[in-house]
Amino acid sequence: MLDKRYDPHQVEEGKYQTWKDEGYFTAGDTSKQPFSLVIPPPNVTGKLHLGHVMDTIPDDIIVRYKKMMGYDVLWVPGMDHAGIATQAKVEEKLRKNGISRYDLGREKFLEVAWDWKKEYANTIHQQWAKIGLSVDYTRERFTLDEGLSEAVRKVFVTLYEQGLIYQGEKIINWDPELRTALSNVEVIHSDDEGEFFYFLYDIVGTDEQIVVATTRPETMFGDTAVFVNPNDKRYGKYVGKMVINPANGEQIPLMADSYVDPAFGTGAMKCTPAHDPNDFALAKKYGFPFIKVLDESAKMNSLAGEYEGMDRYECRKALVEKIKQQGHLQKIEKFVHSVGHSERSGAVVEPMLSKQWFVRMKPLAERVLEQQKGPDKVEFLPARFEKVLIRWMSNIDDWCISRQLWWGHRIPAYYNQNTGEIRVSMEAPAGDEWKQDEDVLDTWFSSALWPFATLGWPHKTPDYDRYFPTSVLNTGYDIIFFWVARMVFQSEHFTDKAPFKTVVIHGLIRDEQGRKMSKSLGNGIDPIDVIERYGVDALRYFITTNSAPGLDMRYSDEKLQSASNYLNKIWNATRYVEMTLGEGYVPTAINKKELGALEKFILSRLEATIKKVQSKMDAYNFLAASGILYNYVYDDFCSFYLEMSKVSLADEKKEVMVKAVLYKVIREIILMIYPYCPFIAEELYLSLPGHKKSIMLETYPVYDASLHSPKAEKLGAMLNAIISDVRGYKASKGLAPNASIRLAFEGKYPFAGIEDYLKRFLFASSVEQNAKLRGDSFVYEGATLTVEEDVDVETLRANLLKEEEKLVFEVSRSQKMLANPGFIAKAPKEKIDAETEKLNANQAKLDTVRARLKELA
RNA sequence: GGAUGCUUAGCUCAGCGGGAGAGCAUCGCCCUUACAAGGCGGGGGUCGUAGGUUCGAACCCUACAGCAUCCACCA
Repeated sequence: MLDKRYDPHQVEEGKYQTWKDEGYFTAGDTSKQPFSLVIPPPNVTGKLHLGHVMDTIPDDIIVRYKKMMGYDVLWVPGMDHAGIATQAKVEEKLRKNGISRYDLGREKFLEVAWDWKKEYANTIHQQWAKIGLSVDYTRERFTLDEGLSEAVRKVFVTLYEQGLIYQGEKIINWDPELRTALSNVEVIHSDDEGEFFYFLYDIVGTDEQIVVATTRPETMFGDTAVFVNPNDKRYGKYVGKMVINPANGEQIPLMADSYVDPAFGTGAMKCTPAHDPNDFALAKKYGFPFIKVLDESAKMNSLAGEYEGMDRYECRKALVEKIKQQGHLQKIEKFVHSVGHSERSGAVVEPMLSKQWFVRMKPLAERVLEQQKGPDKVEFLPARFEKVLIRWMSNIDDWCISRQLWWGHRIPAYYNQNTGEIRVSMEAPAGDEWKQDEDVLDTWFSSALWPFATLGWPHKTPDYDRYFPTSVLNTGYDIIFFWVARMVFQSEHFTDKAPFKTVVIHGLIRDEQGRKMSKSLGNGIDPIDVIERYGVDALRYFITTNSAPGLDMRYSDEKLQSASNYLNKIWNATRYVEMTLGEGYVPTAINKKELGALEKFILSRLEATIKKVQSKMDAYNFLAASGILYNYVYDDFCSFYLEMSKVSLADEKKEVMVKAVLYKVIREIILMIYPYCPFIAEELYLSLPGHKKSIMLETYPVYDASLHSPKAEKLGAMLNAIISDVRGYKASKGLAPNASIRLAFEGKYPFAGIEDYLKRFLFASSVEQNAKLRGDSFVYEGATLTVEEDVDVETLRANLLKEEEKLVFEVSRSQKMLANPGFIAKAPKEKIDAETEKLNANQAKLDTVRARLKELA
């Protein structure tokens, strides 16, 4: 017998381990259709947060649902080495002990990093268990394991040979704190307040000056020219002359190019080819040299003269002061402009000329754009997110993939120390003279291969054949560029297939005030704390049923409480059913011929619910699916049928039939809630008679059209309406809910036995047919119910008039619609029929009400 | 500069072409043997504004406003 109260911790205890030990998570039943997905691999940087819960719980729901639907489901788990992120964490840990990575050296540092990985992988495993992920551990992968590494090398070498990977010197984003290059998507732009410095440049051979504005005075040591717009009348006469760079006194040319916007600043712009992408392009056009003035820590180099060794900002300050004293500073303005920050370190990113490895994106992106036009495209849910991918792919720059880090896949390029020759190959060339490139690859380079590399690619393994392409991927909109886009192009290039059929995009979880959860705000929520308070199932339910697909949601204690209450409701409904069934109950099949009106009702509603829930589940719309089930559980089952069954059970003849119905309904409710809340579902399932070893071996309820009857639903709905009306009547009269009343039906009863239900639920002392009672009447289709109460005639008349007014409104509304030629001509037939039926029913009710009013007069 | 989303009950959010919904909060009545973390009943919304399309608009279109997010540029 179940406890009176649902205790999530007691329920969760031990279940996961049992499922795992029984092998329920392991895929491979080849008698079934395959269905596969890969986990968005969490970074081994720390504990899981709510974002990971959002990434994985929808997947888990899909996996558990699809298994019940008869698929052989493979969910591949794994983790990401997360190059920069993990290295930053490890370095931070070392720094606390006063050690830098350079003190340790590459090899020792990697040992520390691997220890770190082991520790956090362990934590993550525990958390996966805690939240109940049904991942196939026999196929777990890590982005740095041998298989993935081989795939990475294969991809690198192949793209190199195809001319799609190249080494080049370009302006890249440099993180001076972590001392590595970054890709464009790893740079976060924010509008920062800065200063705009207006400097006076002497024009050689004249006694005139030109004002040049800049936000980056410290880069002036690398300037090669000043540019103006060729149509700018102010400066036309000076073009071709030399001007004096006030930072170092050197002469640089004043030139004209249409790139310059005359309306911006002073219309004169300094050109720093090695520290600005636009200037770089100009310099290439005019053949200027590229002069670097910053080192890898963003400190000034020797070209800065007296400022050598200074931090870029110190130098800026000192240099501006010097120029000011020399009389070449016109003014300083406050200036808000977008500044790039490193996603990981937060440092202001330095655009810098650097030799790096790049992926040539155009051809790869074009392939994706082409495929998205055809039948083999990746389907996005919600569909609008496809546009995000398309736009990004359409305007893509080459991808800088080399990182000056140690934790990651080392680039398979080898340099001959004697000849300078470069070789890119799967294995190191023979001979001591070959030295491997020191850099590693962007962590997303390996993540991009995740869906196929985890299944064995580049080898043709049975798993790869059976489970690739995967069926669905679930992830947040914030990593469409980082991950989704890159998986798509790598997959299409290397396997000729999209990596997944469908991408389900979810929003982000925010705090209760709607702010992004972040470390700096300290508003992050630890899922483990939530589980402590409400249980895993409540967390799972909350996270998947509280926002529309693709939209952000707020964390809410209130909603978790509500989820927990819902589970308690199901728990207690099950408890009631089990108490009713009694010890040793043996489930019996439903005998359709013996069903009573209410049983037909609740079963019909059940079938309707199964059908709707399934269609929403198939569309991965968990909010909608859960809402439909929720309404069924509360309104149809708990509030209505369950209560009614207490009356039915008083009749011995009905006992077998009612028990069979209660059993079927509660069992199927449990099966439907199971993908969301597997722990409580397993507990309840196992407490039911006639269960298998685990709910994980069950199949999903199957829609049975023979039990789906709109007519049966109508009768139940009428009884429901009667109860609600009479209860409302009592409340409006100030009567206690249990005040005794008498009821009379005009005409025949809507269904046999309705008296017993009415007596019980409305505290009716008698229910009679065609008895003359004085009191309010309620009119239903085919039946009129009169409630006798001690009310005066005036109140009675007032109530009837109110009812009449309501019905007149309803009737005239229907009449107007039906009299509207446009409606008749253009509305679908079902709408017209429904409206006609409504009109007739209301008209009949109205007639009855008027007849009663006449009697009273 | 470009794009996207949001604006619905006091709060948090669903609904997105045929009569305004949920949770929480609020008010009233109930400890009725599944559940008081409960039950029953009630109050509360001209669905951001203005136009348009349609027989019919919270829902489609167009403008506008506010909020949020993304991309690009920023000397």
